[in-house]
Amino acid sequence: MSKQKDGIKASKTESKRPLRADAVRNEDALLQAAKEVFLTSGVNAPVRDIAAKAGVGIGTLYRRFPQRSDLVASVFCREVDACVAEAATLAAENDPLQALTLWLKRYVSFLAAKKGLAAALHSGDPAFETLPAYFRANFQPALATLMASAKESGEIQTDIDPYDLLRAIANLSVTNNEDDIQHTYRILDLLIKGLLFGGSVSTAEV
Amino acid sequence: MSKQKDGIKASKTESKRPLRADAVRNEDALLQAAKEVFLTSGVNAPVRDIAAKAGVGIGTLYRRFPQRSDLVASVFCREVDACVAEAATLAAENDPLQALTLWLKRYVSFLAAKKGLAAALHSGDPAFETLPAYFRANFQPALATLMASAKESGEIQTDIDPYDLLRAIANLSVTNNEDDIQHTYRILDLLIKGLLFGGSVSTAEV
DNA sequence: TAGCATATGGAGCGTTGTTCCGTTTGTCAA
DNA sequence: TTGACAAACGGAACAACGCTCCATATGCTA
Repeated sequence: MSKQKDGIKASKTESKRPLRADAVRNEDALLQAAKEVFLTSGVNAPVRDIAAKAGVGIGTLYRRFPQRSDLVASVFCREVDACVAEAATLAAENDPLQALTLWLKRYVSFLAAKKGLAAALHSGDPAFETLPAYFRANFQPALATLMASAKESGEIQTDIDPYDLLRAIANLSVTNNEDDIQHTYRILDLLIKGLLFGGSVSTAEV
Repeated sequence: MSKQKDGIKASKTESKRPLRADAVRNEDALLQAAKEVFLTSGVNAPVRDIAAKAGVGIGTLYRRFPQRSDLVASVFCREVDACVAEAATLAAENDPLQALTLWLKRYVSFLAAKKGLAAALHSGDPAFETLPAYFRANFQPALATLMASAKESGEIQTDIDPYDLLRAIANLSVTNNEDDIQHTYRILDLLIKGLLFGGSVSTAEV
């Protein structure tokens, strides 16, 4: 019940000393291992499993991530970053509408991999409180850019808020069945066709 | 990783022998204690705390609720029942529109008390899988009855599905701030006014 | 009242998140 | 290259958890 940790996440301006080489290597290995373990065993997988898979001791894990939830949050942010980064890649290699379409599917698969995590997000753990903001702050501009390009090139015509679209798709993706991702893809196609002519999207969920 | 339990929940037709008096007393004490502990310490409170508050041993708790989640599920169902039962009470003591209004507020306060539980519901634990169905099966008829009465008496005029209304209000209630229940009440008033003239409700959530 | 199935309670087991500290290792000045 | 020290490591150990087990106690029926 004692929780007076600083929690400051090393802002970029801060620079006491550079991390040692083995430290960055291990941090990377931990994040990679955690991502895989979470995927196979769920977010509640024991930290020991993650440390073992990363080939480091538990002490090392806790040095970098003082609490279990910090590790979960870091993995989440990392995957958000990866998904967002792909928007630029896709935009560079495809025409606007195709880039938008491909990225939305990428976004759906991102959501699909976050099944167990969604429950943890609402668990009240303070380590997760900033994640929704991080989610929005990164995804909204990414989608906004893709949509703007497609609109400029005249391929789509809509005034829908990118964030509304992100939320709508997120709601679509909360299907209990695991392989219903194909169903989500089909609905997504409908949404994209909808974008071609403008309009709005409304959703409901319990 | 071993989970081959029967899980059959003693259907009403089954009647080997009546429970012993102390058994029913303890079961009731456990459910009451669990409800209170969950409210103050969250759904993740240790079972030992609950057993202590109920004044029984842990063995007794586990005899009635073989798994922690069974206790959580039972508390949930019990509170659903209580809320549903109140619909009939309110209908008997008030005119239809007032009964409907009062019950919807009661429903909001029910939702407000389920904050931590919402996260557990999506945790994938099989003990929780039947709860959404239980939720709907009990709440929908209750609200449908109240709405039908108010419609017959000409006080409201709408063709909205009771379940849609339940879901919409549930979405409204997922506010992070704890005392935002007043805000929810205000929106609820709007919804009720909306019922007076018919229409539909659409919601969105991340 | 006797007898027995039913119910009880809590020590104890295995697993978890987390701490602690003796040991190892990367880095940098000399 | 080497010495020295802060940084990083690893894992035994601790506390708290969910859950099991069984000797004991107790409510019911005959």
